[in-house]
Amino acid sequence: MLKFFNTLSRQAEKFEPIDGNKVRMYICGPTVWNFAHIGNFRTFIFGDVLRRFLKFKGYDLTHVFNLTDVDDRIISEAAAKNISIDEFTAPFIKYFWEDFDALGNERPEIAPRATHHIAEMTAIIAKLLKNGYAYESDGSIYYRITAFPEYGKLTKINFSGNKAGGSERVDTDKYDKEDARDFALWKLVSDDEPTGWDAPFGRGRPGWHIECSAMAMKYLGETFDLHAGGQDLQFPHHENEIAQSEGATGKLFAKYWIHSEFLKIDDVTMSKSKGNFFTFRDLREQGYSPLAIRYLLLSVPYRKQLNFTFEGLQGAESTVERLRNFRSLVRDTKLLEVSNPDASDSAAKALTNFEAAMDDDLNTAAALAAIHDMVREVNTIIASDALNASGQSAVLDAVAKFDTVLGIFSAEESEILDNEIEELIAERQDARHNRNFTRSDEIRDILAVKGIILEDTKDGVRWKRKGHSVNPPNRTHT
RNA sequence: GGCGGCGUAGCCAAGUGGUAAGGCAGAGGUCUGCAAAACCUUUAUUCAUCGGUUCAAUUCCGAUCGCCGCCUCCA
Repeated sequence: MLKFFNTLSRQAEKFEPIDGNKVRMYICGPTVWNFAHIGNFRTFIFGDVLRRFLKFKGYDLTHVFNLTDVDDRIISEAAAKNISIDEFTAPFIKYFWEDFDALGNERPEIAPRATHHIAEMTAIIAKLLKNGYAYESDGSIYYRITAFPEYGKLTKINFSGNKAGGSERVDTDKYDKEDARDFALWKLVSDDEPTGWDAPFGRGRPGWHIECSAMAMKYLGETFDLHAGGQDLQFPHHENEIAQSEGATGKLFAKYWIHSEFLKIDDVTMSKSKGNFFTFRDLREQGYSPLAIRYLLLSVPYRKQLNFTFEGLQGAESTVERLRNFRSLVRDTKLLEVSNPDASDSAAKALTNFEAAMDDDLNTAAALAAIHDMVREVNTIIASDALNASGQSAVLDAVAKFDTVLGIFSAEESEILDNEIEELIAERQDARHNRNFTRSDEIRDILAVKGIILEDTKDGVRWKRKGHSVNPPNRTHT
């Protein structure tokens, strides 16, 4: 039975989709103006594991993942370069999907862009103006928080008494708002400014929050099952999405809210000023593999802050390599008729424990432990030379199932070697038979340079392609 | 200042009112021409500190210390 910790109720709840087997899910994606840092990617990897597990459980999933392209920085930089927003963001969107794919994420069904949904946003704003949830001030449109008594229900922020936030930091003179907490739905833009959209209530551009309300409801309906995102978006973004959407429709917006925590880097906050700000590309340049990064980021359950260290990342490299070796060992090992103990039992137990762990609010740490238990048990069986055919297929099947959810075993390797390499391997075997170990070691070195690692086993020689990070990583952090 | 979260071995960490999962690193051993891979053994009398409740607490309560996030613009 799948349970999630629902931010709305602050407790673990049984997951029951609104409409039978259909699950409609919205996840807030990146702002496409720069490279996302690994803290963001933790959220996206978590979202990917969430979507894959829902599919694993047999749900029919529709997953919307937005790319935010309405942003002051994007608008001003595009204007400065005298190009359109689409032209400015195109390379960043391309880079983002490259990184997203490289980290082993499945693309969501729908990845809408804010700037392509202005009409949907203005329609909601018009509704809110009509029913009293919004007002105009100095040409801009603001949300009237006092009209929505449930405001704060997601974050449980109590706005009574003291002003929100550090009261001295709220500059009430800056905007002509009825209440300091009211937020912009539509910002007036003067005619001489380059970027603006025409709307019934004047030329302007949307506030931040309205895009997610508009796109979520367009693609998923006025009420949908699951809304996820990073903890940093919980307030004010998600709180405001609820206010806008439920103010406009009078209906529940999302049934379950799930928030993932960010990273700490060596126990401190990641920031450029501390010099510990990492993008995925930074880590790639230092020689770390996408698979290890993915493993590390999902090895700690999403609701817990993960302490990112390079020692941990190096450990993830080793772990991922062990998993990779395991699968090829299971595949290549000689089979016997009888196996005792039976690897099928290990596989079955691991599948049960894996699913139970994931059902329990996506406890990926416990799910990985279930996999590692199986790996160790089956390795032991193989070491005693007793894997049978049914055990082999049960284990390989279990590995495939785990990986439909987690994506931590590497992609299948090409089984094809070119002739030159085949000949070198054959020559080395001859040399070894003749006890010409100088030559055999020389050939092993030659192949290593070509990225082929040889392992001599009692059943003959095995080869594999070099792991992704055999180059010693350059540890120059902080 | 307000609200929320966290503090478990060298590192990353799971977990529970009944006596500490898993991974990495380390040590010893097996196997191997040497490697590699793999296996076996081993590494927390203890879960930040101090009190309290309890037959029993790492797990509940309180206090203290430390760390992180949000509470302002932008998204």
